Amino acid sequence: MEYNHLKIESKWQRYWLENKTFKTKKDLSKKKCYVLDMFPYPSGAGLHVGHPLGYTATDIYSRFKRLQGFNVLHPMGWDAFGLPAEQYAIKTGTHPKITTESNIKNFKRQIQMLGFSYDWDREINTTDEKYYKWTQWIFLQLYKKGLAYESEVPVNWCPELKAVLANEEVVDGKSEIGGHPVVRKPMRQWMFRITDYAESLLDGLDDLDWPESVKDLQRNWIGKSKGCEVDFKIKGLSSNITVYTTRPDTLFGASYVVLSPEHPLVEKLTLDEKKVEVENYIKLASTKSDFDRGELNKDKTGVFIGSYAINPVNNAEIPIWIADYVLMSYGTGSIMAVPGHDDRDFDFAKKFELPIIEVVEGGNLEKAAFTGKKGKIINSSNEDGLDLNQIEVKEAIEKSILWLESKGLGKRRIQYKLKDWLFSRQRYWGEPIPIIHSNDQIVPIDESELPLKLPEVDKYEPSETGESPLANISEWLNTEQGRRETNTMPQWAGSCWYFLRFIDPLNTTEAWSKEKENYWMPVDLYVGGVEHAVLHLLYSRFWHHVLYDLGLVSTKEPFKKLFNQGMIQGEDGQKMSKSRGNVINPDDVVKEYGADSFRLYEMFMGPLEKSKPWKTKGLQGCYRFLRKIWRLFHDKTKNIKYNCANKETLKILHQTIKKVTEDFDNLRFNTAVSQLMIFTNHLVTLNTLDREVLHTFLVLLNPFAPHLSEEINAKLGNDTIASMKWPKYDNSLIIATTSTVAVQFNGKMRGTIEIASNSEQKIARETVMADKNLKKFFEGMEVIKVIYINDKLINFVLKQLS
RNA sequence: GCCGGUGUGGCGGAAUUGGUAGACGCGAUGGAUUCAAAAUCCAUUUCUCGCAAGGGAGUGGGGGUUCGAUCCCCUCCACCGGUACCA
Repeated sequence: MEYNHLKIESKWQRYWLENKTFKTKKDLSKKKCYVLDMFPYPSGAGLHVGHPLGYTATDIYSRFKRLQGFNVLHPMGWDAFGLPAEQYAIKTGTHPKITTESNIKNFKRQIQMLGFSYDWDREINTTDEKYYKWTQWIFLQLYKKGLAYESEVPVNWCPELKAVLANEEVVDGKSEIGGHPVVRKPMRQWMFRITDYAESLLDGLDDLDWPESVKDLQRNWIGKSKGCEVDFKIKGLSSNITVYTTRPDTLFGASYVVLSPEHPLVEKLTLDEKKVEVENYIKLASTKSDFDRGELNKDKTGVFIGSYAINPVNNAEIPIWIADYVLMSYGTGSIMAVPGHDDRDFDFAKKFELPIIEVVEGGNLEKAAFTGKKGKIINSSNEDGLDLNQIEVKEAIEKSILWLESKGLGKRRIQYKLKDWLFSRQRYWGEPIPIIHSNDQIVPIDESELPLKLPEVDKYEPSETGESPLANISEWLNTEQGRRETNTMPQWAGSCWYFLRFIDPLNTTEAWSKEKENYWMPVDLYVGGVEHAVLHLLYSRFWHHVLYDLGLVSTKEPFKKLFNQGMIQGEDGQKMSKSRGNVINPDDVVKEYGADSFRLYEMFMGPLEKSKPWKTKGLQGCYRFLRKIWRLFHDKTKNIKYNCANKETLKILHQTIKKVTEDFDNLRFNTAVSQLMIFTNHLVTLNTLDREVLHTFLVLLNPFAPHLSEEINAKLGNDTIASMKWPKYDNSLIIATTSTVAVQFNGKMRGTIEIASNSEQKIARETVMADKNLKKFFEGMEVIKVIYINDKLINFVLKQLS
């Protein structure tokens, strides 16, 4: 009888759907396990074989945990707002809802054909008004807490897409989608004060079971630095320039001050004779995109504006420049330049022939700035009680801050790179922001009026003003109270809290029930791509921290354990892409080899977190393995009986239970597959098979190959594996009676001996002495030392007999 | 530049975290079965010297610690990812 994967797989998939086999249990007294995938954006292209890698891993883990008796929450949904459907609408006039629906249908079909055990009764869709009602509700909670505000911000305007892009959507000065040019344009925007939560977000990382690399990425993104503000008086004026520095110890080395071209004091401090030059420079800087200003153009430019600042530590008069290497968006938008100990200031000083003063020992200022933080301070004392000479940098920083504070010249400050989150998009296909503008007043709409539904429009192009298409619908736009907000939310919004809705997806009176939230949160295992290491994971953590502070959720952090699956490359080792023509379509794979082979192969390829190329030959190997199992159970020459397992079989069985259980717990699926192969290879050599052993084997195989294992299991006359218990191993059956012990002389492998397990060193030593191949190594030698590791190794350290 | 990661046979990858390097799979070679093929089964397969018995080398390179290093330390190299004038 042939292994017909198509028939078997559709049979069991139908069975699972009809019987709701994987429906989450209502029983909140059982121990729980929340296993979550990063839900996909349902694109028109459908899945390629890379997508289901993480889904397969979580499916195996979920099935494993269910068999272990956990109440498992394993849901799937759709992050369906987003630009592609909107662009398609602009091009073809097709409503994004239609596109989205059909894409979801295709995604769902593909996901279901792989036999994943999602609880489909909890499926959610971020574009569903029953869902985004609560996204809007959360927005209002954040607004009421004072975390949402309006601001006129220069944004990334893409004339081609007629849309404002977020920084992360701009790559190398061009739109990430389509590669169109992007320019700066100021526009009214909604912002979130995520910076208020910088410290909280940083702190929360420490205890998370996340890859260190992802935590580091977030730490770098938040970019905490410690330093102080220093006030520089301006010669002949009463105003001050406040700079931010992390190196107040180098104040005596400050030889000029630089303002960002956008700095508010520039106009006031520019002397008349410098006006033209300065204005030209400012104009030039403003037309440059961020990209030109930073990435490509590391050549320093700048203009002396004519005024002088006074160095507070030594009253030196130092020139004030403007230069675009100083960013208005960081610190105070102005710096004290210490060319001796900062690379950028050094370059600038060299170019414009400004003085370079050495204040930390250890470098060669002829060649480069010395930026090291180990060294003694020199040339740094004044008559006002500050003497840093011969003090180490670290201590000098502390001492100078204390001095500045005591003199009222500066104060300690912590600075973050993290900026407030631009939370509005001038687009149609997103959640409307539930706000009305009433005579310059911002009025949040009443919670009882939610959801604020996305209205139908005729045209999907943004309005003439660059506002979203919503600005064109006057009957929607104008209310008795005033004009509606036309901005919509960015795609991140829906994914910021979807894991909370999965807990209670049908609740119509609240976003989630407190009781259920308390039971299910946090997410025990969250699997997805590294590309979300910062944005999605930072934004959703931010919302969650706020919800926690509002008492709406019971845990501060939403995701206890995070795991990033690797990428699957094409057979050529390159990234899978249409243009390279190396895309493998899961539909074809499943049709030819079946979902079980597909799942098994994706897990067998290598460690889950690593990137690795797809090899059809490798897939065929897994297919062969499954067919071997199928044949094992259909081989007429083999007898299947009760109580006939031999010692060897039981030993390998229990080794396999142990290995697979431990590997599953650690998400090491590739080695679990190997172990199942080893066990299968052993079973194939037997003529008589034990029913119980076979049944246990099928339970172990089930998470990888659920269809095949259920089918064979049913043929053996057993109840469905989904109702079984995960086996436990018996260590006494694993321990061998004899051991192979490695024999080394001076650390070199020379052979092995077989002795009873747990033998004493004396026995091992005598066995080696008696071994005809090994005893010769003792000739003419003296044993100095013997290292003996029980059941593993004996090493003789020898010396020539003199 | 900075941060992070990786480097093991022809290939994907194992190795209980300091104790027999190369499990398992792919590929390859030889054989069985077949009219033939597919499928299946058996054997070999790190490199190298040797007919063999046996040697020697070997986990990116170099050095170190140790009886013993893929694993720990130092240093260099290559590739991948992130980030970038953040004061």
